[in-house]
Amino acid sequence: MELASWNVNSLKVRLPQLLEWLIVRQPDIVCLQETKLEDAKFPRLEIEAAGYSVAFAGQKTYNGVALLARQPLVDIAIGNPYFPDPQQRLIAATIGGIRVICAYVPNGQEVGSEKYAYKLAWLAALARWLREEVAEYPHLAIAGDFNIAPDDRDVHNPVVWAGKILCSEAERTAFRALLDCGLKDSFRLFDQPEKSFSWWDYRMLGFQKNLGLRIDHLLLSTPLAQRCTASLIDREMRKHERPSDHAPVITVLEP
DNA sequence: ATGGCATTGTTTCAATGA
Repeated sequence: MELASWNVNSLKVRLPQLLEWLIVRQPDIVCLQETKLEDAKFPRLEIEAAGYSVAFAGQKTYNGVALLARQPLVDIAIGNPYFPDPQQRLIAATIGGIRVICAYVPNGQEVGSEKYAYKLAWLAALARWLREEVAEYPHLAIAGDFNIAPDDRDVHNPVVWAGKILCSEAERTAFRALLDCGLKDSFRLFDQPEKSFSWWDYRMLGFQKNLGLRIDHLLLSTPLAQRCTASLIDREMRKHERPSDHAPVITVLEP
């Protein structure tokens, strides 16, 4: 079974691509970020018609997360109890015995900025909550746009990006703190091609030149990591007309 | 140091993203 995560950068714009991808790829569980839609405008019927149950938490213009699954979604929870936040960045549900959390981590804008402080506080609260969730749900996955490149090999030009937003030491430490809750980065369970990225800047022919970062991740609890047989990035989606700047990331779990 | 590109809405430019 396949678990996928994709920052769509506007579900309104990307809906036709999403529906085509659901039909072709048939992922079992999908985490979406940056839907940028109020709940009243969420395209529930179109996605249900493609064979998926949905849960979503959105807002106008920014942020917004959603969960799609072939099986029913139960015990849906929005947000982090330790970090009340008007920005819709977290939604969780239990799907076929797996607790799935969909996350859109703040961008942070610039190291040292107010938004950077918000990002680090948000991540600290996430770790606090995640530690409890992993204890409560041994079969847990958290997937989404983490807005952190965990390692220099996740950066096309580590020298240029050194210390910059998405790559700073405090952000990487915060990412390791998430792993320390008992999670594995599913992508690194396997040998992977060099220069594997999940996001490329729209500008300067970023994708064509593979000037990217790996900032979208699927983290698995130990029992799920043991079931994981593959992990990949679906670069084809970034080649579409009017693509999202992010490609979907996918992990495969044996039943 | 800035813009480069895409998306949104209090739109015809500013804010935000990464």
